[in-house]
Amino acid sequence: MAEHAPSLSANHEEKLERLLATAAEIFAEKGYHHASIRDLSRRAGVSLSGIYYYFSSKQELLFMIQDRSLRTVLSELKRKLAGIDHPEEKLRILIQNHVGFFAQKMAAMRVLTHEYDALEGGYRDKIRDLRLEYSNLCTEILRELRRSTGAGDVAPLNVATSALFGMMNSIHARYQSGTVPAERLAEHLYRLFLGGFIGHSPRSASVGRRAD
Amino acid sequence: MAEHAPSLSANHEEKLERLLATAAEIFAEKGYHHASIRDLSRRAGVSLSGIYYYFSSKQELLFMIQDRSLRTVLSELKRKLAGIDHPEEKLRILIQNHVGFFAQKMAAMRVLTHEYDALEGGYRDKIRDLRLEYSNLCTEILRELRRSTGAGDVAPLNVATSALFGMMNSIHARYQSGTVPAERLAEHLYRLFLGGFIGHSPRSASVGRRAD
DNA sequence: AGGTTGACCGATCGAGCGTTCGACCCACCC
DNA sequence: GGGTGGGTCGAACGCTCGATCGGTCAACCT
Repeated sequence: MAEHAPSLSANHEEKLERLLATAAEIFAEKGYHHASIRDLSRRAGVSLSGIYYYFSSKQELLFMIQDRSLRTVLSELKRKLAGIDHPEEKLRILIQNHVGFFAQKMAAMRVLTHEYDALEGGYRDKIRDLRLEYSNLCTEILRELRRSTGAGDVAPLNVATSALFGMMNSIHARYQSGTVPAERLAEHLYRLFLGGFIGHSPRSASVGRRAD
Repeated sequence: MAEHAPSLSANHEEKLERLLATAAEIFAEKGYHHASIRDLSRRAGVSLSGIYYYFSSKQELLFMIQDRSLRTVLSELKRKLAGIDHPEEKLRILIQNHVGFFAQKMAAMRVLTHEYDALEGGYRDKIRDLRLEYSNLCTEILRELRRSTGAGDVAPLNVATSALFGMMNSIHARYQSGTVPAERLAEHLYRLFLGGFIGHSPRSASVGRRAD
């Protein structure tokens, strides 16, 4: 009232957000193609055509879920990385951030990792670019890490990056039934990956070399 | 002709196999729910109703693809593991076997890893059991490995198993465009995982409790 | 009061889906 | 020749889906 107009706009945005969250749940449960707008309509208590007031198509709905999740993960990560120098710490932050979002927004993250192929045309291109940016950021951290530790290349950087994301994303199955807190899980994955990436002479036992 | 009857039966089995392979391609490309029997009918050059002479339903088609792939991977793995004593060698064989199948039967393996959720009822149960057997076999190897190297637990065994499968399955994206031969890729993943799993104990304080 | 607009709905359309059914073809056996 | 059964097909059924369209109704503006 006092302000320009955002009171109505805020309601709109709020409901849109609620619809997105509900849609993410349904997509996560049944998969994009198997889920119907009618499912969303029922669970959200909105008429079928009412959905189309907020989204122009089912594709756009899927896109917005993935776009928002990915942007949030990325911007949060960049914020946390600001001012950090040690590559090891950067890697730890990346893993904590990623795993943390899985624990916090499981449905949306599951849609993000499972339904990329369901995107079409321009929507797919935009998400592809964001994923690439995320992936490149990770690869750069690994490059720094390898340089600073003077480790040989156990694996090419792109393979290592791909493996790391594979590890992190595999936890959705593990997490659902597990009561392991996210920070602990992230710490496990951090050690698991870091140890392998830095590498150590396979045959010689080399115990207790460095302390961080 | 000279033999009993298997000439007809062999033709049958042959065509069934061809249909399975073609269906795997389509499922891998478009996803199970998005792919239609009509797609398969067109690409295989068989009439729509002709498909139903070989398969009783779309679900059974999906099940047979996953069942055959998983059984082949598992039995090949067991065969290769026979007579091997060193846990490190066992792990290497497991990874080589898994990655090798991805390179060899990419479409079917992609369906196996991507379309588990698309299975329903009894079909899902059967595949779940096979996956569990595979996963348990892996966990046992990791348990031996940890015992024989005297390494502390960097991560609980179930987390490590899950991470390993996540790593291995993530390569389908990497492999499609890559020209890296499968054995090389497997070797990279082997080193990457082994180094982290054995760990080089930064401070050895053994964070986690024992995993059962 | 009259007009405009944002928010929402019921009814419906056209398309595509998995599956079924009855009919054909043809190689084989009596 | 007549029958039998494996293999194949065209046409159709019943259903669900994403999307559209005209209408309603309260809130606001003038």
